[in-house]
Order: sequence, then structure tokens, then C-alpha cells
Amino acid sequence: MTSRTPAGETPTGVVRADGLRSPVGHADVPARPGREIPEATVARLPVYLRALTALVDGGTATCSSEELAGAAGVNSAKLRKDLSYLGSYGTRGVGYDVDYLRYQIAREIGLTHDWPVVIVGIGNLGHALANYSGFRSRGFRVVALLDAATTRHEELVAGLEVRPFDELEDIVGTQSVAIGVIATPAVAAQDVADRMVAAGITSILNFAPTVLSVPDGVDVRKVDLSIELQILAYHEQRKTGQLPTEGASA
Amino acid sequence: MTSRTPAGETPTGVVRADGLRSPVGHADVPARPGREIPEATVARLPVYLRALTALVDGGTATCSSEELAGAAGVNSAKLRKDLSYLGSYGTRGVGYDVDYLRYQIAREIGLTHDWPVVIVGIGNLGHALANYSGFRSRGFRVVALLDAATTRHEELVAGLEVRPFDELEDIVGTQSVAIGVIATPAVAAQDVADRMVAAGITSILNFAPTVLSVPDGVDVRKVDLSIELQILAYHEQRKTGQLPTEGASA
DNA sequence: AGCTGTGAACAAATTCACAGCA
DNA sequence: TGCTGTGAATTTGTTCACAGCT
Repeated sequence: MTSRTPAGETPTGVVRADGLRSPVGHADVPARPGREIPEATVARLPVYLRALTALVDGGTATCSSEELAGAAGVNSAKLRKDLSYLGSYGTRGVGYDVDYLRYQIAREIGLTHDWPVVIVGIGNLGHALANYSGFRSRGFRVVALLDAATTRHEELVAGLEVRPFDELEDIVGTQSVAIGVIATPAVAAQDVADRMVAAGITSILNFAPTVLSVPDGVDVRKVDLSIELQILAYHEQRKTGQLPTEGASA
Repeated sequence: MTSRTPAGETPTGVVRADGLRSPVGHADVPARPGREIPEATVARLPVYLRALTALVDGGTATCSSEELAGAAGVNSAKLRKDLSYLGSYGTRGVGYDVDYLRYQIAREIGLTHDWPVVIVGIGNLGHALANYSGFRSRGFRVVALLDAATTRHEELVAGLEVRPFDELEDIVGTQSVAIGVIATPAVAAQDVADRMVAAGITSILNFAPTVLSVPDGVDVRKVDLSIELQILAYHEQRKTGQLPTEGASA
């Protein structure tokens, strides 16, 4: 590494078995001088984190870029390049300290503290999301479930009461919620997004199959379940050379 | 267009109000001579399709690249470039016939016929997926719900009986299933994938938070709900400059 | 005149290949 | 010696800007 300085991070005393959720005595955000991390790399950091957690759980203390890349499903050159944007956290000739690297990535993503999250739209998918343990275990805390349908109010989902959508502003304000999840039908999604933005939410995860428009400064990521299937169908169609069920409606 | 030939496609008599699901009398798969469609473009085609369907539903017969791009959330140059890989389906000086273009994209993706799909793992998420109307409406037909837990068998979900996982091979064989969806816990996912591949499935949509290894020729796409949140958290952390809830556990 | 379709310029991401350190 | 970290080369994707058709 030549010009980048990992800044404010001395690689000593930081590694702890449970280091991720326990604040230690140093700045929690890298605030790297210049360097911006490429989007493609950012999208893979959570994958590396997951792989590292699996290695920790399996009792592995050290790993090479080759091993970690295997566990994450990428090639080792890409892994090393990605990690190089964060800093120089490995040891030449040896590899990476699994727990140390895991902490560094978690910190970079911002998972060393909890993120309160609201979910709007408690249908089938909202239910599944509310119950998804992967959120909680990665630092996301669902603080409220909201739904416009009065019939669902007071219903208990994942230990939380479903509350009226109108309480959104209140909850976002009092609990400092920055991230909202939309799991409503498509027609409602833009309205929900507008209300979220007005309430102060600046990051939205959208499961509704519709394009949201939001002001600058608000991030939207979308997950469209049927889009993924359609991409598979496209490739499937090429593979089989021809149509798999042509006219075969029987 | 200079060298590409849309092959076997005369742009006449193909447009129909409900054209998508009704086989018309011509080859259903493009089988374009040379041209391969870039992955990034393939990933956007379903978005265009959705936007076009919305336009059709809204009664729009013709649209410009600018309008369609707006509805799809991309810029018009990208849209035109993407469409150019499929062929020359617009009219200079005019725009695109919404319904005709929609049919062409659906055909390219392979949505002009139905794809039978099995879902394995009928927990919260499996439930949500089984009930998701977006699958059926886009040409995916859920033919079976499988779960290893005997306690769930015979339960009715979305009008289908939950059946033992062991019936996988049977169902895949008799119904010519090419696409499988995994919604099991992470530990079970690789086993399920292996069985799917052995049974003849060649495309897998994986919701379990784990990396699957499959032989060449099998496509896997993954959806990890918590990864999307983590990416948002990363950007959120940069936006707020500093940590949103540092130590503020009260 | 207006809008598509597309080469050419540009930018981002990936892969290669090896210098440099433990 | 063996592995990381990284410039350079390559590939992939995006944007520009305009020729060419309606």
C-alpha cells in the first residue's frame, strides 16, 4: 500500500472473540482520507462478512485469500483487490486473522452498532421479514411493524404489535429510524416512500415491484423476487436450446 | 442495425392485446445468429417488461425511449442501447409500440410459455413465496411445495399441499421442472441444491444465506435479504458522517 | 423535425502477474 | 518460500453524440 492510510486504527487490542457488538475505545467509523470504495466491492463485503463468521464459528483462526474466497464464492484476486480498498489487514506469507478481518469489515459496513428499522406492509412477505433472524443477528433491529389495514392492527407478529401506518412519523422521530422496508403492494409503495422520506428516513429497501422516485440523498435498493426468476428463465431458455414446454399445456 | 438479423421474425400479425401467453404461429425462441445479450442488459429486461405492462394497463399504445426509460428508472440512452441488442423494434421519429415491444421482450426472456417451479422450505419465507402473485402473473407456475418437516405435510399453502422433500425427484421428473427455489435454513441449502441438481433442475433461486456449489451448466441466483440492508447501512453511515446511534442504547 | 439505433469515447470492474514483505 | 497488496492489462458496462430513417 502506498498512499492510503487506514487512519485512526492501530491494529492492536482490537480483536475480541465477540468484538462485533461491543464498543471498544476508538472511533467506530473509518473516515478514510480520500479513497472511496467501489460499489461492486461494497456489495460483496456482506458476503465476506458472512463467510468470515462461518469460519469463526468453525473454529478457524487464520485463513488465506484463497480459502476465504472459496467460502465466499469469488476468486481470490477479486477478494484481495476488494480488501485492499479497506486497508492492509492481512499478513504477507501468512493470510488473514479471521476475527480481526471480520471486525474490520463489520466496522466498514457500519454493523458495529445497531440500526433501527421499520417495516411497512405486513402481508405474507412482511411477516416473513419481521421473523427473519438474519436481520437481528446482523445488527438490524425491527422497531415497528406498520400496516394501513385496520384489521391487522394489534395483531402480534414476531413479538411486535402491528400498528397503524399513521404512527410512522412518530416512530421514526422518537427512535431515530434511518432505514425503512417497504413490503406493501405496488400501488401503495410510492406513497409509503414519500411518507418515509418526509418523516426523515434516508434509506429504503423496496420489495414492491415498482420504481420509486425519491429526492437526492435518499438511497433506495430494490428486491424483486420475480425479476430474479426471470433472469434464470432467460438463461434456462438458452441452455435447453429450445423451449422446454412448447405448447405442452397438458 | 447493420449485421444482426432478428431471424425468423416478421414484424406483422404478431401484436395482440393478450399476446403474451397465446402461442402464435412462429418460432418462440429468438435464436439470434451471433449476438449475445450482455448480463447487465438481461438483468434490466424484466424491469422494462414491468414498465411496459404498466403502460399497457394505463392504455398507452406508443411511447418514446424517454418515457419508457422514465417508467423503468433508467436513462434513455441505456434503454435504447439495451433494446438494440434485441433487435430493431422501434420506429425512428415515432417511438415504440408498447404492446409489440412487450411481446418481444417477453419472448426474449422466455416468458411466452409457462415455467413450472418447485419451492423447497415452507417456513415464513416459503409461505410468502408460494403466495406471491408476481410469479404466476409472469409465467411461473408453482407446481409443488416441499418441506422436510413431517409436521408441515398436508398443510395447505396457497392452495397447494405441502409434500415430503423426498418426492422431489418424482415431481421434477414428471412435471419437467427446470427451476427450483430454495427457502430453507442455511444449513440445509447445499443438500437441497445437490438433490435438485441430481433430479435434473438446472436453475436455482437461493434465498438461504449461504454460498451454493453446483456443477457447470447449473445457474444459481441468490437473494439475501440482509445483504441488501447491509449495503444500505454502509451508505447510510457515510451520509450521516458519523454513527447514528453511537452508544445510544437508551 | 423528431426519435431510434449505434459507433466511439469513457468509466467501472475484473483479472493478470508480480513486486515486496513476513 | 508463500502469501498479500497492487499497478497494468483486459473486459464489461455506460454515456455521448450523431447518422439515418420515418
